[in-house]
Amino acid sequence: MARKPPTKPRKNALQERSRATVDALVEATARILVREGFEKTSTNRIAEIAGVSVGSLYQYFPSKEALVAAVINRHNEEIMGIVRSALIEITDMPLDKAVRRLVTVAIEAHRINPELHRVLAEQIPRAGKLDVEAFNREIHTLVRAYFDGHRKEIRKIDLDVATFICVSTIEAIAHNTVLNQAAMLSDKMVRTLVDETTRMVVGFLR
Amino acid sequence: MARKPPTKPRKNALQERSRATVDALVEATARILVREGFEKTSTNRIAEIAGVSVGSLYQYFPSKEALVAAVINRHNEEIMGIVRSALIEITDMPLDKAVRRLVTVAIEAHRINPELHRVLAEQIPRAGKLDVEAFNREIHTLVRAYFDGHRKEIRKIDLDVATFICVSTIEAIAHNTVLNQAAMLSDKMVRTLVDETTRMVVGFLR
DNA sequence: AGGAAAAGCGAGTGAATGCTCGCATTATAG
DNA sequence: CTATAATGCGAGCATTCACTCGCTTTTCCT
Repeated sequence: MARKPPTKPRKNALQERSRATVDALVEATARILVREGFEKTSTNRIAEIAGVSVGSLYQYFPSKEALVAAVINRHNEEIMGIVRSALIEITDMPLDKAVRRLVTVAIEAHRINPELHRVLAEQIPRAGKLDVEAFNREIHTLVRAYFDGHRKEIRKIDLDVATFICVSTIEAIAHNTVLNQAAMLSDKMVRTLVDETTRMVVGFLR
Repeated sequence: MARKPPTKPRKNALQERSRATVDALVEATARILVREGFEKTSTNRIAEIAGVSVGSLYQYFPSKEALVAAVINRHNEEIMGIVRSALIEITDMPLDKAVRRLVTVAIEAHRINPELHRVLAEQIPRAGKLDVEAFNREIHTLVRAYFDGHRKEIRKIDLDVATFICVSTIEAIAHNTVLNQAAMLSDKMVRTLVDETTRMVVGFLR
């Protein structure tokens, strides 16, 4: 029964220290992406920084893209964790409180790892694109569900259009605030931006 | 007087057909960026598509980045042309009409060459970044100037904050509308989005 | 016409990089 | 203890690609 020659098709199966290897590789990739940019991120360098060999790298990741995709997913999961729990939190809150919370959370999420976020947002070469779409759709669905549950507080308007506009707006303001205005980010400024953005969105919805 | 050996330090001096060569190179770069993505955009391929030799390419552009930067600038200039004239147009218009025009123009601008816009927005590796910042600042300044001239129609609010929020919002909605919703872009939908976005921004300002 | 400069050419070079493959080391099972 | 699998290694291969250089062709000027 020599059915399975020692063929390890590469990539799956993690049992012990190999978990650490995989983690080290993903972490190293993130670090290099931030510190050197996507262009300088080579597999040899990733392996070097992770303290493993290129060979080991290719045992768990079939390509450089797979590695970058892993970093993107990890980052997106962090963000989605925050966003999901926020949306649970606000389920029964009135519109103005809820929107304020969403705006705050959006900024917090962007502040998790701004440098990484910037690189991922600006230099994605191809991979992970589908996953990002999926996350966007999930956010849209969750926000829409909240709106739907609070119809009475909202004027007559197509909920998909309203969701699209609100999500785009909040995301953009959070993004630009954290990434383009890093300097002028006093707490007072942030509070002003949250106040004003909330005002705009709430005013729009009702 | 052998002062000037046939040294042509590369890059400047365009007099006749060379202009056509330069144009062909920029155009070819844009085409390849759109059709193959940044990763596959090599100088040899650019020269091939442009119908010139690599040598000629390097007579006018000192590096691949210079070529990409030229494409970015050309595209940005197209957009800024539209935006600038819109801002002149609206100078004396009332707030609601003016905002509506701005929203419409933003979408129009994104529709000039959506594919190229996407590649430039998503895959910029480094170059052109400074120029993009400059354009953003110019837009901010122009919009702020309009707001300043129409203070009476606007509630008491820091004009920089208001401008930041409005510009971010309009840009994001236009961007997402054209790039992520390309499918569902009936004229009716666009009109709805323009209406609602205008309503939100105007409601916010006064 | 004739000479010089501008424009154009494209095979070739050198460096970077993604990835493989045969082997060494470590862990697990019987 | 020994066999077997899992994990790890890293020199090197193959390829790609930005860019150079010596040369030819075209244009301009007198």
